[in-house]
Amino acid sequence: MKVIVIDDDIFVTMSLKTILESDEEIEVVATGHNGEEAISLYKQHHPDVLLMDIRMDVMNGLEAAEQIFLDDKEANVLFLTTFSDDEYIIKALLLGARGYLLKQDFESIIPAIKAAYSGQSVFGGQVMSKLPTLMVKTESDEKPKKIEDVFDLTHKEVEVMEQVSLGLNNKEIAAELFLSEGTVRNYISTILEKLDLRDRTQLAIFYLTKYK
Amino acid sequence: MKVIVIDDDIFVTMSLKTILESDEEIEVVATGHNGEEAISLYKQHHPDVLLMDIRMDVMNGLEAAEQIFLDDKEANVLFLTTFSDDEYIIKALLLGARGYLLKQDFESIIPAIKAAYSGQSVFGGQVMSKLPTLMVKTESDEKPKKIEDVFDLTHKEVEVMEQVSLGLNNKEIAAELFLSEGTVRNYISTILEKLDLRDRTQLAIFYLTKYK
DNA sequence: TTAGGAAAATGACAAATGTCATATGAAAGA
DNA sequence: TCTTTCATATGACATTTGTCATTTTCCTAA
Repeated sequence: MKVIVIDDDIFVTMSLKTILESDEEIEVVATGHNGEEAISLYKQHHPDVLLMDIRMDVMNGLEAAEQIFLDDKEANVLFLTTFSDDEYIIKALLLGARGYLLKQDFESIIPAIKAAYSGQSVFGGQVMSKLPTLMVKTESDEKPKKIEDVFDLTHKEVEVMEQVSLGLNNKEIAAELFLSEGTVRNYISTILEKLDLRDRTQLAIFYLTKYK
Repeated sequence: MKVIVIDDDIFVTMSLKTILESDEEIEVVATGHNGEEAISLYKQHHPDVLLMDIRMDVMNGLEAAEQIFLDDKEANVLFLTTFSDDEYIIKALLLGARGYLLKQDFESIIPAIKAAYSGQSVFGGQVMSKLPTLMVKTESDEKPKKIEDVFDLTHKEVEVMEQVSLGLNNKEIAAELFLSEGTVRNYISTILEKLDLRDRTQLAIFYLTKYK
């Protein structure tokens, strides 16, 4: 089984190489220290498994993986990270990574690599248990586009709309944004016209379902 | 490493036992054929890994796992299934399963078990790549509880609330549900009181964010 | 059989909402 | 410089909304 190891820290790559080669089935055919090296080494060796850090200078692991997947859809990429950086987990998954391992778990790296080699996906420690919550968060953070760009709303209009979508009435919004109640009404009136809606309830529904 | 294997089909448990024990580190301490056996065998042996089918008579794998996790939070439960039944994947994950393997991948079961034993989570074949879409789907149609049960709303009240959350005004709701406008108002009035909200906009927001 | 709880309705009223015309000052563009 | 747009504001107005008291009709469980 041919493996390539990529990590910023030369000490890490060295240690990993030693550990991995203590297993007779594994051969570390190359090591590298940034994303660009990862890409060229991958093309050169086409290893069975690519073990790669996420945070690196020059080019980070995620970008490198993206390139590599363009070249080889079936690549077995395992990410190796110090902490379970929440933001990266989802991205790694979506890219099609075979795994997301924690550097702490030294002994578990070999079984993980073997599982990945046999086509399984592997996730270290607590990573998996975080997934449900993470999924929800990132999915919902992804607004298709900024509403103000799509419908050409001014900054203030957007602010007012957000307050409406929190369930405030005009008086409360006025207090919240330091405006007169009449002004708030006017804003809402123009927002409704721009979005082709009838009343604040429709506005709140629209905003919540399309832009939240 | 002590392993217990649970599967409806005696042929499967036998084959697995043979395959697994070809690896010198693994010892199959027991086999069982339904969820209830799984629970009692687990309590008896406290194995390092429990390999279990999902679909079984008497008690299915998910229910059994739930019980087992109550007893031992750290249990390494690997599900074994014929097809990657979408509905089960999420449930298995939420329960805290260590893995979700496909029976087809015979050779990959051993590395998977070893990875699970070392604390990793393992997912067979295409299971992982399905996850992002599955998450979105199930998260969104999993209402925590029926709102009418939580807040003691009548059937009609629920209907009215749904119409409000679609953005209809009272006249439209009345037409839609064959009621008089006044009746609709009354309904809304009582709904608001029951849910401790002030107006229809808050009602729509509440319904959309908590029950949709 | 009777009491009680939906479901449905009406009328009256106050408050909130949305529209419109109009106005001013500031900033940005032509 | 002139014009437009934005942010802000007011007053008047019609409409919608929410509340309350009260009534009728069914249906069901005691």
